[in-house]
Amino acid sequence: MSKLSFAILGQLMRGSRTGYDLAQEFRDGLSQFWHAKHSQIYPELQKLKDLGQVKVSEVRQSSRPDKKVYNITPAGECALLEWILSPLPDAPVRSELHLRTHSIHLVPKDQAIAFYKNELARTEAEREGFEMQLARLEAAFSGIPSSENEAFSTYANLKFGMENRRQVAEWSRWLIATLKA
Amino acid sequence: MSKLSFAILGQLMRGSRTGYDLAQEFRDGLSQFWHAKHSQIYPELQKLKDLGQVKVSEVRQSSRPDKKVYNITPAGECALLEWILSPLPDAPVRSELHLRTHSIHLVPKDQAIAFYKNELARTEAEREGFEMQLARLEAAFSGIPSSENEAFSTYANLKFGMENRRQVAEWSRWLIATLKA
DNA sequence: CCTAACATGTAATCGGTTACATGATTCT
DNA sequence: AGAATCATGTAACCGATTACATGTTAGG
Repeated sequence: MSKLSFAILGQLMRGSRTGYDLAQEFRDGLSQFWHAKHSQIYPELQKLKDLGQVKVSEVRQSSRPDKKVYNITPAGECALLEWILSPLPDAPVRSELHLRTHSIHLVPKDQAIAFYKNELARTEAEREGFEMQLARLEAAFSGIPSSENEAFSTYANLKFGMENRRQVAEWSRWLIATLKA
Repeated sequence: MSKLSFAILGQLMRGSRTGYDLAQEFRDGLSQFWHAKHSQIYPELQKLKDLGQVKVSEVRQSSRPDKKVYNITPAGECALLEWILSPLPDAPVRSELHLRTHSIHLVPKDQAIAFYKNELARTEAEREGFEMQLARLEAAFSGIPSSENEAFSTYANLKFGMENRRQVAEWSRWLIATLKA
């Protein structure tokens, strides 16, 4: 079973969803750590259904087109729980930013500075986004959600995102300053 | 042209290399930010040759099997320089660690703690590796290499790697402490 | 009427991994 | 003789993206 399968099961553990719902979530919130398009999600849901990890119910709608609502099965739940803490394979890293940085000595300094200033602005914007989401979660739960709550998992990842953007921003600032010197 | 092409051109800007040399580098040092196996590298070198971005010379050896040595051409150099500062597309992120963290509220606390302690140890080991490489570079150049030197690019990426592992480690420690509480 | 959002699929292609395949040379 | 390293390739498969394809409902 692929990582996408577990990504979907993880979402279905939080409640019923259609393929369309999942596609939206993978485009927005989840995009911090996982990505998928509808063209990958629909076939994957079929596979999960064939494996008995999810079940589907067709829902007639009058105000919207009909839809297929997916739910996780006990078997799916079991597979998900087993996967979460299983040994984590070390994934190959691929960062285009650092691939470019690896050749940064070849380009004119002023242009390099402009490039990283642009990246810095992007990173700061992302960090602010995470900070706002974190603040909203903290407000809703009057602090850190308890670790049995699904909001805790969300909180932990948002916190990571925020700290990570801070680190990237600091490195960018160091690089800009060093190129200027 | 693919990112791998530019990754290869970037290495060839640092000197002549065989496909075998490149495969070693992508497995070891470059693995911090890019990855490739020989099965991908050999065909890619063919493509680059057909595009006139690299040239090849066959070298007869007596103490080793014969080999094909690749060099970047002026056209390849031009393509590389143009790519380095071109607009950076935002790449889809996929982190299995954070995909799992997204469902961490589902598993027993003590097992989760053990899992992240293990990750923490990995991360610390990686950070120490980067720190040692950084220290060696600093010693060799009596400080930070100048920004026109290829060692500067290497230095910048090593510094990023070190700071990044520090950030990941700090987050892991926070997560472990919070799960314990 | 037209556009946007809802909703679900398939096909072609691409980048990357795993496995298959071969052979030279050195060192133990 | 056998293992390790050097050296170069191909083929099958898989995960993911882009493009193709279709149809509904709501709202301006």
